[in-house]
Amino acid sequence: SFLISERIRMDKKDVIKITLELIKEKKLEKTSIGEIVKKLELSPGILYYHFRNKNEIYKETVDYSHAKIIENLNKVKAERNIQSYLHSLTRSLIRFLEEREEILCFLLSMKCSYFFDKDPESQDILIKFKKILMERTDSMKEEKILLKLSMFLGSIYEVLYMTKLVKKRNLNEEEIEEI
Amino acid sequence: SFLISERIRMDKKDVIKITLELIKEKKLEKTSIGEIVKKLELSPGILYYHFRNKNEIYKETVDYSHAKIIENLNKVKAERNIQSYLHSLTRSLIRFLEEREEILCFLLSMKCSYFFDKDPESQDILIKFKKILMERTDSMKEEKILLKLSMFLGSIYEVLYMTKLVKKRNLNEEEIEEI
DNA sequence: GTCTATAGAACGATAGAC
DNA sequence: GTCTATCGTTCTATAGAC
Repeated sequence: SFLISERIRMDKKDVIKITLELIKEKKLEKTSIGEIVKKLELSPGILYYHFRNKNEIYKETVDYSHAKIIENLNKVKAERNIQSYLHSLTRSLIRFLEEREEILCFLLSMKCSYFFDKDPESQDILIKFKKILMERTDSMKEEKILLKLSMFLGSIYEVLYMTKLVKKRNLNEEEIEEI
Repeated sequence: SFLISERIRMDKKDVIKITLELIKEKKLEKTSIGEIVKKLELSPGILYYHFRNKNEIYKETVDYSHAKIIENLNKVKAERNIQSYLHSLTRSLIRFLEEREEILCFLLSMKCSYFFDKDPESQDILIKFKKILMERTDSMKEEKILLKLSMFLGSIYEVLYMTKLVKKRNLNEEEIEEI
């Protein structure tokens, strides 16, 4: 009875973390409810008690990932010089995604599947990035900023995909400078 | 008997084209052998006579897509001025991917699934792009060029993803200029 | 709230007739 | 070379006991 009172209830965070791990190891198509509960040593039933369906698990995992990224970006000390502030933010984002490879893998996977029918308004972390920028530069049109940010994020994802996931190495300082 | 002699054999190209169409409409996870043969009005058996398995279908579709992109890029008239040549290549690539939305969708999907375990040497169209560039600029290190090309392609894919697939519109000339 | 058991569908792939 | 029929597996999701 002691052991039973030890585990109080299922934790949604555990499901999210296992989901991230699984997609890093096995890619999206091979990741299933069955795999998740096997790793968690839980029953399938309990998952459907806490989540409506598989998509809701992914949705919450996306939210978790974005929250973690934003959290990390907010740690970067704001600087007066907009150039060096952007520089710090970029380095921080890259290093974070390299360290949390499972988040990188997951977000890349999501982009190309479940997210094809996403709400155009909820442009994930782009919005937050924009906010940081808008407070400091009002010279550009909003559309233009979004375009530039898209390009910026796209190039970071692509470079990380190439180096971290394909070539399996981190970027060196020189390369970050280049970016 | 006339009708029978009409259809001589199954065409691999048809399979590839249907695969592209399906992934554009239904995203990757929902695309199956069953869906492909249903659309083609063929039997499942015949697919496995011409392809070893499902992955081989995807592989050949990737090759087809890359070939089409390269073919399109080769149409661009080479210019003396490297800047304006790159400009023309970029515009051509963007317009091509916008027009052949199914290729854009498919390549984005592939990137995040089957391609996680791809050969680092076969960096798809990056290689070809590099070749075009290398002939004209020998000032940069090869590594550096690849890094820049990654960023370049990544930003194009991301922008097209945002505008064409999420917002469902084409880029205007002003935006291409910006890129 | 968590379990076991299983329904019900879809999947990849194969065997064998023609 | 193409078909039909189907095997064996795996999947999402649910029902019902505790």
